[in-house]
Amino acid sequence: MTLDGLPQHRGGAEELARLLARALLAGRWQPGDAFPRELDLCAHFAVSRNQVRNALASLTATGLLERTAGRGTVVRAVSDWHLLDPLISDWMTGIDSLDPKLVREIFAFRYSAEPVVARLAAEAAEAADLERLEAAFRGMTRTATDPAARGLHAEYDVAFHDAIYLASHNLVWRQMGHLLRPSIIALIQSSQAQREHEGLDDSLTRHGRVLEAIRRRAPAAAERAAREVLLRTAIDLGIVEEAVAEPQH
Amino acid sequence: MTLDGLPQHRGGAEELARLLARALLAGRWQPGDAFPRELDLCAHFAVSRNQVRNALASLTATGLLERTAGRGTVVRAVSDWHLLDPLISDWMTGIDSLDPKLVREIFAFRYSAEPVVARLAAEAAEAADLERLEAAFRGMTRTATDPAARGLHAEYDVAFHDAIYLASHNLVWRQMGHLLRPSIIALIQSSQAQREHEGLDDSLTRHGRVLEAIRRRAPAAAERAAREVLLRTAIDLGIVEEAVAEPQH
DNA sequence: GCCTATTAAATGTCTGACATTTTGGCAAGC
DNA sequence: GCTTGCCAAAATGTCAGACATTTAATAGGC
Repeated sequence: MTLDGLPQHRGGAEELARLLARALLAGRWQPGDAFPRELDLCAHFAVSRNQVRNALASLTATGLLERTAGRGTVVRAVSDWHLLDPLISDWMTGIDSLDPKLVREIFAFRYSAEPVVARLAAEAAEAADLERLEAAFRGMTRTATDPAARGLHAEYDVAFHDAIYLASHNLVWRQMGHLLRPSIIALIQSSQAQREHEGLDDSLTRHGRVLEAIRRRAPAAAERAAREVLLRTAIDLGIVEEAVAEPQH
Repeated sequence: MTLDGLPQHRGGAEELARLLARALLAGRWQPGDAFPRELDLCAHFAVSRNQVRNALASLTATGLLERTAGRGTVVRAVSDWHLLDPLISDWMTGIDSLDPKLVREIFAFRYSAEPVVARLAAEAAEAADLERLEAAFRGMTRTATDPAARGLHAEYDVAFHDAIYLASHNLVWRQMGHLLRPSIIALIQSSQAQREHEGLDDSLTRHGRVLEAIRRRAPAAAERAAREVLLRTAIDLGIVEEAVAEPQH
């Protein structure tokens, strides 16, 4: 696999890393494939070997590549990627051709985790957390009807869910807010046309119920409401069956 | 804060990174403190500037340090550490003076997450997963009574819980097995003397119930059993109150 | 007193040479 | 024919030194 067709870049090892990472995430190389050698990358992008090595170091640290002296650089399997690394999340956002299997895996995780986080949030939320949640919800409401503000609406959506993780007041859960952005963006892009009419209103009221439950400090209700928010998408992705009627957990 | 008292090292940027990271994780510097300059590190450890820069790059990538040209290197707040990065978990294992607050946070996460993971495992486990679980459980049983094999017992304990995450068959959950090792080791070290007599037998039967529930493909039972395994420690750490009698979730 | 150059100090970058590891081929020897 | 050993090629890893860039403090001019 060659380097043809990759976009230009304007300097900086970070941008080079981002560029290569997005090509990897988009599936341009298969696991086990050999990755181009350092000197070829230097030549192709007209950068110093330092830049290339720094960029490759990032890709190695996130589990995308494996390098061994003498042999070369090979692409690692998806199961080895550090999906929880903020760098990976950053690189993933906005990739149009993200592997649907990957989106499904990440959403399956969210569907299992976020209800629990909402429960914790209802137990631990303080004034500042409620303020964040309400601000994000107001933003979602304001941008719900305007089809031109879809990108902004997605940002508020991300902010809302991130606020839930923040409100859990747990160091580990808080870091998973990073995982949300690519997931939410991808889902919105893929399901934007499906139910343009009924979807948004419905989604908004469900989000509102989560906020309400957290404000009331009602853990069980928050857990249920959070599951309701994700349920529709979970059904669409085949993560749960349609018939599930809240099986008393 | 100087570098006095840090152990020697035998070469390799990885080991230097590990050394510095463990000093950071042990609280040798406070958040906001200035970290030694590159050239000082070179002089102190008698290594090239390349080695130092590579080591510092790792610490920066994991959120332990923040570097800016011209100003220098400063230590970041604990809330900025990438606790989910495998490197961090690796560095954390075996630190004697790990911040108790950090242990508590990580265990609180486990207490909220692991029951859900056990549920998923009961739904998705296959033959290989059961084999892993049973092998780890056999190892725990075999090393339970021998006080000399405490280290080995801890390894089997880690393997058992990791097997649960693996059995969930979710890419994201699977990566959190890394988080277990330091958590389990630290807990065993701190609670080894507390209930030497009654603890091990009890813990063993509870682990057995998780295994049994997953084998029976009983999600609700698996979730309950996993919570039971962690409950005793959760009470000790003050994460839940003693009175909790399985409040129907 | 405030603004502006200058300087010092730190991290960032480039370059070329060299070291190390891995792989494969080739040839001698049993 | 098969193994063994050695050498060469190719890749990543390391080093050393000079230079660039950014930041903050400082001295000077008005």
